[in-house]
Amino acid sequence: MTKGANMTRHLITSAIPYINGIKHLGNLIGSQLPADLFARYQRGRGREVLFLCATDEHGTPAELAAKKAGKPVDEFCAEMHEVQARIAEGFRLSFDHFGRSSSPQNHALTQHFAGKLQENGLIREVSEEQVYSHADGRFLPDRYIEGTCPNCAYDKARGDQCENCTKQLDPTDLLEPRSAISGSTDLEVRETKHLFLRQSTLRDDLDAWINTKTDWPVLTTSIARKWLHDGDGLRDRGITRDLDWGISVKNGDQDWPGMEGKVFYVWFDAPIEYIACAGEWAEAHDLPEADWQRWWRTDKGAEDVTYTQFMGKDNVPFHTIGFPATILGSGEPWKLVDHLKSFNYLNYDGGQFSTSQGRGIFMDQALELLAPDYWRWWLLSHAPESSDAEFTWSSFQQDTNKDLADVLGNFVSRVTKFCRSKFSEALPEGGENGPEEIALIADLQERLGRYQDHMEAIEVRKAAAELRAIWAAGNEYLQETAPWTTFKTDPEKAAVQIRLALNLIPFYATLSAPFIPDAAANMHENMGTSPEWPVDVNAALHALPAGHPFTVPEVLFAKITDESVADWEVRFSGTRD
RNA sequence: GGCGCGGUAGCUCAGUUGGUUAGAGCGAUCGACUCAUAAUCGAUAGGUCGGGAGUUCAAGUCUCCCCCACGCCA
Repeated sequence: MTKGANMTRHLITSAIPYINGIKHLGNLIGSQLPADLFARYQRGRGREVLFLCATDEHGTPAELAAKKAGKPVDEFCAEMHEVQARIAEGFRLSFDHFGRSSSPQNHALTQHFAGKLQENGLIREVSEEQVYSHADGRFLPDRYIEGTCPNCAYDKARGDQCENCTKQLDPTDLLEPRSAISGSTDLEVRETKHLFLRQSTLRDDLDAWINTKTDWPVLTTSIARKWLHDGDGLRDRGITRDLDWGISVKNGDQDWPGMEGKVFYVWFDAPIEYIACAGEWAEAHDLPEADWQRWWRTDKGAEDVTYTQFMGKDNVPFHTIGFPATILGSGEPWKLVDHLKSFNYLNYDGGQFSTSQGRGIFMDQALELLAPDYWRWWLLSHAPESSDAEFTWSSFQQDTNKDLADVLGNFVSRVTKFCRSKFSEALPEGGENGPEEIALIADLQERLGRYQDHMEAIEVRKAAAELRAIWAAGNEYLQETAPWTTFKTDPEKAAVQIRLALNLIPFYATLSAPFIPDAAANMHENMGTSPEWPVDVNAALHALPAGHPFTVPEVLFAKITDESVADWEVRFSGTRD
């Protein structure tokens, strides 16, 4: 690993998944998986990377999920964090640290930011009326109050809207209101105070900042501009809630008079976890504070850091407006995002994946069916970059069988087995490159350049297509030169051909590792090689000399059978739990 | 209802600042090969680029109107 002083360091974060359950494949391809692809690629190029992710643990849904599970919320979150961490490992997500938004670091940092914002005059107090439930011992958000609609008499209308007649409601409009949590009718309206972040005064700063991002996708900037300019423009945002579970409202390390018993809103503290997570990473590795600050503070060494965020499109406003407002408002030199890669949604067989409805394939289930490389390859090569994409079982089967088993896996198989049967389990000797070899090398040099360009630009689908073409080039070369024929008349020429083909295996392994890390590791192991990013393709394809031993690998990718697919289609046609 | 993103070969999608015969992968058809996971390689496929009008020497690529799908919002 080189760490050249002139080289960019890459800070990479994936949107942090919420704690209340296991995520589905749509969530995976929307942030964590492409972030991992980019992190692995940059590491592969020898660049210094800090790749962070965490669980987002605060808020009402976590409390309710814990209650449903019959566990204290902190215990529930700790368990779910472990579950998500194990699944992330299962998909080979190579986080340098998988943190928790409930960490002490995030508590301290969130309170620090709130204090700075207050100091800079960007916080105001607002009095609101909210419904308090005696039985639940808590304030109820609008969605957690049910009652009879005064408009249509529907008896399950929610505090914000009646689903039956669509009329907008205030909780106080409901007849016979009750708690959606306990059903209790022992409710009262109380006045409560909350802190608002005065984002409106930061609008011009945010607008100017967004305008510098000319290389961002339209999807991203249009969402940000909408929030900045639509209607009355950017609105101030409540950053506190009347809950127990969360980060206590404090002004730095001082108490905040009037805010006792309140916590910060989950959307305020969650993005700050991106920073806090670096602190958790440092602590986990016994590193001093300076080691994580050099990633995040431009006054402490982060000038050469490129920061890239990955997220689904629903998260764009919070990353282009909410979080930057916190950072800009603090007046401190924290790193702002440089590249923001957002994804559309992946649909499942004509509908949406849905966590709440249990529709689609969830990450734990996917790993029970197949090794992670299958999912990684299909999801990444179909990443919903320009518009929503669709998962169907037949496409999944067809594409993975063709690309992984037939094009790549079979290439490795045919080359190693041919060499073993005609020569030995070592690279054969003799001969020199002819025009076909020179042409292949030149072609691959060009393709390598294109592949790198797409990876640098995080054009995931295009990178996958180029990688596939690089695999196919090996098959084209074999078909054209036909070593099985040349062997009969000119064994030395066949030796040249098969030596080159065998050298392609580690070359492919290194380039493919960001997409299919397990298969890449297998390929290297069988060839007795280790990953080294190719610069000069000619040199890379002569790295293994004649006489270098190898092992014929087991089938790299077994095909997905029609029977399996038929079985899975049925099994996943309904909903989970 | 308002706003946003889309509507390109059977399927999944590419198509920079408008410019020669609109591209790729898969599927399909035909052919080649036999080293290999019945794998591979090559060739072929005539899609009015959602519909209409306009700007222009020239529009899938700009403007306006309409239709359809999806999403967000009040």
